[in-house]
Amino acid sequence: MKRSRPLKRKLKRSEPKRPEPDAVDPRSIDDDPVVQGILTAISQKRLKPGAKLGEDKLAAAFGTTRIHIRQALAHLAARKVVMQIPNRGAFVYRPSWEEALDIFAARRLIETATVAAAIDRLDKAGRAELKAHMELEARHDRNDRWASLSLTADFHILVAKLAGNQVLLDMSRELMLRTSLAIATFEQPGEPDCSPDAHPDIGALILARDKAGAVHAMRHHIEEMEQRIRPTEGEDEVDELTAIFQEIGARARAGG
Amino acid sequence: MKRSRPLKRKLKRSEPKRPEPDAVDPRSIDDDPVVQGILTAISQKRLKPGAKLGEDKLAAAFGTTRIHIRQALAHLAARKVVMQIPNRGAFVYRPSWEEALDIFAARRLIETATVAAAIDRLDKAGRAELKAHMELEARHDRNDRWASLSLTADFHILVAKLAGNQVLLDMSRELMLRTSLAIATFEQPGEPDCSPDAHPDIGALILARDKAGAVHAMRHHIEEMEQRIRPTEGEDEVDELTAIFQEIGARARAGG
DNA sequence: GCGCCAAAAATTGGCGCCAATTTATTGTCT
DNA sequence: AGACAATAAATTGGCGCCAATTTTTGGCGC
Repeated sequence: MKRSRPLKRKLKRSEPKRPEPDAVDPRSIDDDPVVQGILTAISQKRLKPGAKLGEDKLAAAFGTTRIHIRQALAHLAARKVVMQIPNRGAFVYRPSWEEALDIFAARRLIETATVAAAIDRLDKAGRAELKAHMELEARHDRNDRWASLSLTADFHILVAKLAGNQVLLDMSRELMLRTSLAIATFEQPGEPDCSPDAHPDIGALILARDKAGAVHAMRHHIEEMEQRIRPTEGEDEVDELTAIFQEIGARARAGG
Repeated sequence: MKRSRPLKRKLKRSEPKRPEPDAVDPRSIDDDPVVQGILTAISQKRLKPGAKLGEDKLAAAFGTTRIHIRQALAHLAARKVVMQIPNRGAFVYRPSWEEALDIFAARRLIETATVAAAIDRLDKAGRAELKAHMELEARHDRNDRWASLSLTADFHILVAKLAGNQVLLDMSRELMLRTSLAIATFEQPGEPDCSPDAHPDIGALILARDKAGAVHAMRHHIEEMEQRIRPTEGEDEVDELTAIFQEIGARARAGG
């Protein structure tokens, strides 16, 4: 095909063979309005696990086309936020009970280590940011459920940010989202997401550089969250029955 | 067709309003041949960071259509394995230097905690699995570079599996893939991926239930890997050329 | 009335085509 | 000769259409 020019020093005109992906347009599909919309709707619990995400509906709702929606859904399916079933469509992901437990266990493992790392590298700017958030959380409007949810998630995000690791931060974001799916799936109705003073306590311990204390408080906080979910007791008999029957029906129809 | 049993409980006929996504076809796009193919090609370092992934080429290579490829690429882009740039196409993800460091730091943090958890819940079956893998690794063919790569990755995967947390396991898989991208991007040529006896050492410490020792060995092992990369000093020319040739090779292999 | 079978409506899956943009090649000027 | 500019080729992006499957609706027999 082409020539492989002996290298002189610089790369001349026949060089643009390599596209240099780093150097350009870092814009990804992450900030797609559809993806962001579904994500915030889920984290605000306005979309419940198992909810159908029809392509036409979404296209109409976001004022875009079906192709765009499908890309967004594929993206979200890769992040385990939605579940795609062939010929059935996309649904808000509903973790199994075991998966929910695993999510909490993973958070326990990761966030305890994260908070320790955050204390290690805590600097003036981090202190200020943490204080600012704690103050914000202290006097937020507890009646605004959606704002509350955002704030409580933001605290954990902030701790992950203080650890100074973008990869870890992204993983924590992911886990937080899946946590909210787990809670939405298995929570007892009517309880708040977090005990009100857990975050101030942890924040104070971080500011005091009390590593052992902060780690312990974080673990306790996550365990407390975990205590709030139950494996669909009581009324899920019906739920399980419907699932079983529907599965039998689907199998019979499909397998013939 | 054999039909379903008579169900007497609830569930009248106008009830199936809710589709129950849990109960059906857990088959996801994860085991799509295109996704798996690109993934293994990357983990075997046959696809190098920055390589162009043209839709037509891939469609021809996998014997499928462009639409299918686009879904697979969207999936991989969400997992940060490929990078999609509008109107330019998809490329094998090339982490920045900072991101590479973050990946190693995240692995240090997560895998040390993982190995501790693995020791805590180590049982007979886990022991056997670990021993089997160590034996396999002990007498593998070191000339088969691809098999070697698979084996070394499998050790870390196995440790994550022993921890008994599917979510953590998936995250570790993800991190391992991104590690191989980081190494492929910034490695010095000609060095092996792992020091040969790191894995046996760690395995022995796990079997001995020496938690502190295993954690330390794991941290050291990851730090050793991290030491092997350098921030593209000076030899950009060479790097560019290799990239060019690799891309030409990939093109030849894919399109013919 | 209840549950099963058949037809209809709605939804997803997939392909081809064409426009928009980028990339490679060629020509021209300094 | 080297660099810039215009043209040509290749690639991605997007829309419409139609087939395949599923979900709903209606009808029949017990």
